[in-house]
Amino acid sequence: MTLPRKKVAFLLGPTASGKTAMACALRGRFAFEIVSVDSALVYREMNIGTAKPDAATLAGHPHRLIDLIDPDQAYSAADFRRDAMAAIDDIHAAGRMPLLVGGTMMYVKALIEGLSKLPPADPAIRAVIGATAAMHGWPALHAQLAAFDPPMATRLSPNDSQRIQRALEVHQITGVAMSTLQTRATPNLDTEPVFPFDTAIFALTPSNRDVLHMRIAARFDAMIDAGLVDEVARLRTRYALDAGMPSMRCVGYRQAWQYLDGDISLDEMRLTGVSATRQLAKRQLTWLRSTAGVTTIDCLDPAAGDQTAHHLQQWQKQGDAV
RNA sequence: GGCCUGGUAGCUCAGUUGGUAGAGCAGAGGAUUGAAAAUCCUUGUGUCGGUGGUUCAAUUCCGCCCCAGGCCA
Repeated sequence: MTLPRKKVAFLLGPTASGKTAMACALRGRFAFEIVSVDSALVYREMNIGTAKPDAATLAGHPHRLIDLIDPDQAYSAADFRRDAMAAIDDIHAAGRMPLLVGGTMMYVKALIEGLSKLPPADPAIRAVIGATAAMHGWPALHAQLAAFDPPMATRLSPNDSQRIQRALEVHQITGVAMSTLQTRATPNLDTEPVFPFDTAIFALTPSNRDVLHMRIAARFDAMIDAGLVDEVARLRTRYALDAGMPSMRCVGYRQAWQYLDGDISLDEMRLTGVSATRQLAKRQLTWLRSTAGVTTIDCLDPAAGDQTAHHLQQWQKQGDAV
């Protein structure tokens, strides 16, 4: 008989669903330590547009994996998996339970299911591929990819710049087709499972999408009032940023950048910013819908917090009984 | 009151030398392996302002009416 596995809880949801507030509230009833699962909160000095919890909240409810890098740097799903595993071990060692809170579903997937053994990104190689694409277009590179990795080329649209670039990059570094390297790190029963924890996943989803949309619009306006544009302007003077960097492609930052460049008006910035946030929420909901073993909670229900707490209690008892 | 310009998809508009129409944005659905708040794929029937006329056929041409904006009185 094996020992009961250690527990890890997830609180996931689309942007503006109230994840942070609920996570902090749950800490009043459980010995949780919060680990952020958010690809935008890792950036230092990007606070307004990312809806980062304010200093007072963070002081009372410390979040791990926030403020890790400067906006001119990049983070990845693999980085997240490494850091999250370390954080989880650390929290368990201290006798507490990790609560992973966020909306970056790919990070969740990478953490739970693992990643294939692939080389990390190489900025120099990406720059060359990008330059070639600028000259000949992505379909030409897609055709190139088809020559040595037909399965991957079949899966990818000729316009899927990001994945074509990645597949070419992996091939250049390893000399092997990405599709053959891409056997996901499935658990091997003889060795360590990919994610060896007893997990509970809660999804905060809205029963009414229109309400979430209104909330998103209101929050974006509040961000503008709070000085989103100034925040981006400040970042531009402090770091050597360009519009292609992951940090500046974040929702809100991309639009503020265009506004500062004079490409769009303040009104257009508002419209496109709200729309981009909605689309983000939509993609997050799609992920959640297709993820197995998720307990769904209506984030618009005033009793959502109590429901989640109840579920968590049941889940904790289950483990103690084993 | 007269003249001019418009009235076409939720929004901004294109178009049909007469054969009942299409882009962008918005919306919806779906992919998703080191940039994922990213990247990409699929998805458009709308009394073509109303009404009469010409015509085999009108959203398209003509008359009248309504609405919006502009100019002249």
